[in-house]
Amino acid sequence: MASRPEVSLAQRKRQLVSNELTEAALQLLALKGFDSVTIDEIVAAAGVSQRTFFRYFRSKEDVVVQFLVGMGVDLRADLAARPSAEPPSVALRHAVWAPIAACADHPDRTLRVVQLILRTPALLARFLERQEQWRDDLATELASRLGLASGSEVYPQMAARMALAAFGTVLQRWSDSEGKEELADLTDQAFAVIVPALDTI
Amino acid sequence: MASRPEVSLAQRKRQLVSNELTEAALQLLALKGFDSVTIDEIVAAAGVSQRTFFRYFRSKEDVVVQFLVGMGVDLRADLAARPSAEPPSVALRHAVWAPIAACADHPDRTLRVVQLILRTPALLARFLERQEQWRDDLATELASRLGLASGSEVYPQMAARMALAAFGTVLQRWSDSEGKEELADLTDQAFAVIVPALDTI
DNA sequence: CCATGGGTGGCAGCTACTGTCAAACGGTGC
DNA sequence: GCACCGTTTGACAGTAGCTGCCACCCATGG
Repeated sequence: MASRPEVSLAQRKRQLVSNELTEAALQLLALKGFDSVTIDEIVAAAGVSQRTFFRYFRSKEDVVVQFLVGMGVDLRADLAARPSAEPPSVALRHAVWAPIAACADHPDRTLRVVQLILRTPALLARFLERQEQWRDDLATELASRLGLASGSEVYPQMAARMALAAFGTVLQRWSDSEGKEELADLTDQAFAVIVPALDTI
Repeated sequence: MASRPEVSLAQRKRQLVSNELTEAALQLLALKGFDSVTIDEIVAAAGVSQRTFFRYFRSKEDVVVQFLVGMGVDLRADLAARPSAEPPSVALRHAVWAPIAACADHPDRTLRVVQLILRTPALLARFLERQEQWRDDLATELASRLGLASGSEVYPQMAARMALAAFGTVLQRWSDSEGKEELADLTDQAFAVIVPALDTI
């Protein structure tokens, strides 16, 4: 993932604090529920001040949801990297697989986070808001791929939304099955439904 | 919409306060932006106390977004009312048209609200969260319609998500076009994309 | 006439979040 | 070693969203 770092020591320190904060937060939130945990508890567990917390995360929700930003840029990059001859269904399927594969790498941990998000209204709201950014990126990438003006056609918008619909369905079914269902199978099933629409341009 | 009222005077009084509050809020919010308006300003304009505001709306976002609840129940009811022989694409198209038609009834006012929602992250987040409820309702309704167990199959989930994808795309394009595009046309275009997927069961 | 219940306002309190400032830290040149 | 400087941090005060609580008003009904 991380290419050649050449990271200044300061940057690594920042990363360290950020990790400490997310770890402390996730543990507490999974234990007591989102609403019952205060920022003060989180920062006490991480050993920093409240002010520092808000220098790293814009909100209490962000500490859970921020990792999605990185996945969003990956998503778009993966779509852009696909050969342009590839039909949209295949290209999108590969692009969407990237964030899902990231879940499959640390299944236990990720499952807890996903369940926390899907079952906490405030987190779900922020999660969906972040996906709007993904959708926008996917749509413009798709449009340029097909040589269309970005906003003028319905297809790129709808295709992006359908891909994210698949993504959401996979996460939800994975979460509901307590991680027992295979992410790859779920992804196949979800994409099987939308392929006829994606490839009918 | 409202059947035979038989509304007690008390209920009508409640409705009156609620309307006063939403009117005051929408006017101020459209004027100054969501973040720059405080609850105190809204309640001052409506002539009630802050405490009363929170008896009518759970949050500052809710005063803009709450009307969606009613549209959600209509949505499901309209789908349930469709003849069971009708293919999913047609039934869903009719169901989704209900909330869109509600927009078409008061285009100017609704356009301002839609734009406010789509351009304010906090409102967008709550808006999407509300749609999750719609999705759930649509999915279970579709499942029972097709005689499937509610959570076991992918199709109802995906079909519901695709219908809402169409809904979202219509609103977004309508908003971006400043209301110039016809809602009926936009709906047709959006559904044209997903029909091949919806009717391939 | 009083009793009862729903709606209301005011207040005190919690929590998320922000602006500001001074202190601490880490690296750089002398 | 020491002064200089940018970055990071913590403490404090302040704002705003939101809630619990209680006293109060007022319409209805006995």
